[in-house]
Amino acid sequence: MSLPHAILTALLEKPSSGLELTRRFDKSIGYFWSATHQQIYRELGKLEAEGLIRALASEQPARGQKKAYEVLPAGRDELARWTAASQDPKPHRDVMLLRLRAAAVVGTEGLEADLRRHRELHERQLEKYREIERRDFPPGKDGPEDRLRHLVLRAGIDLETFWTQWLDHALSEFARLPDAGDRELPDARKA
Amino acid sequence: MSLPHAILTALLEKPSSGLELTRRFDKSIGYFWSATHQQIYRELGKLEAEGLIRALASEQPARGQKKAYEVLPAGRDELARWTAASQDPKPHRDVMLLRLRAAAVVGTEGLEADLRRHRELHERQLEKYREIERRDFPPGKDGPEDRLRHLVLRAGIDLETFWTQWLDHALSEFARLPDAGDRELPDARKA
DNA sequence: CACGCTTATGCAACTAGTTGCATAAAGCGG
DNA sequence: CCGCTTTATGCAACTAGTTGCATAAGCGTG
Repeated sequence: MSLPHAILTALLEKPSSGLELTRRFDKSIGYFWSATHQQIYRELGKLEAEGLIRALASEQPARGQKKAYEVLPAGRDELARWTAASQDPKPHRDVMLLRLRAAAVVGTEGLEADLRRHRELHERQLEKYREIERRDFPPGKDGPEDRLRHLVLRAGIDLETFWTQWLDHALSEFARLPDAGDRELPDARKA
Repeated sequence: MSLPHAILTALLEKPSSGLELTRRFDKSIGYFWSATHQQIYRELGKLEAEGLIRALASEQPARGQKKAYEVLPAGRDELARWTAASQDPKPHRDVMLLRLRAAAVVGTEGLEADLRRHRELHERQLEKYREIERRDFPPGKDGPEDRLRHLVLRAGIDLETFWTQWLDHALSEFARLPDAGDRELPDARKA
């Protein structure tokens, strides 16, 4: 039950239409929560029906017309309640780690190239986050809200740094495996 | 489409029944993939119907009776194909980061205690992984398969270390916020 | 002014994961 | 040998997220 709260947070930071929210989820919000435009429109409808947000009167609600939303007091209360409530961390799932574990049984063929590709993707993401950091948190911008938002961005930056380094480590291990790239491991049956 | 491949990998490492698989997912497999027993039984049924695994003949298939499965050659081929195929990294979602971002708008009340609790949970998980490392990868156990599995475990260990440290950092930032714990931020409306 | 492109909203169907509960056999204690 | 707990398998219903496509307005251009 986190998407509605992600949307409430985004709308409190700045009232927006569905498409604007989608773009913000693709950019800065994306480093801790992702959502497609379908999810967002559906959830906006629910939140409006529950009386937590409302469409800004200024724009008429016709198809192809922007419809911006703002958060109502009930929405702010709900967000505060949710933020304060204790929650257990969700177990994470990582496909690449799963593939490496599988490779220990069925062989590493084809994996190294994708490790390299992922390393580049993480590095590119890291550069994007650093750009956001330069733009949004210049020295001196350190009020309480800035500190909290910066903390969250730092998590994104540090995580991308982590994965970049871990993938470097993984690739160096690959280099040390017996003729890596086109072999199978001892227990792999030949076709 | 990763759960079936997680199960194939686990069954190749050791043929197991549904409940045994569930326990293995709760323990060591859990650091890169999690699943409930419902998911596992459902998926075992599908994999058997597709001819990728089969029930070991030794045990009769009655309710309350163990039913162990082994991977068929077609299952191994499918796993090798999947492992080698390029896949994009999935955007991650982190509820705690979302709550921190929300706290920048609605106030930090109640959050610090949960940050502390999460820190302890991550530290406990870290100790479990270190225990697995001591048990499963003693010095000298470093064949190609061991190296790959160890690499994956290291990712689990390093990630828990990362979060423990990040939460320490977050808590130290909290300590520096103006009378943290029961205040609201400037733009929060009072009820 | 008809055509194609972009912006913007949305429905429907699907896949994946979660929650709650049911069923049944085996082991054990009195 | 009766009831209790543990082990083991499974169904049904639900929530969350994804994919594919439809609709319609605005805008530019030949």
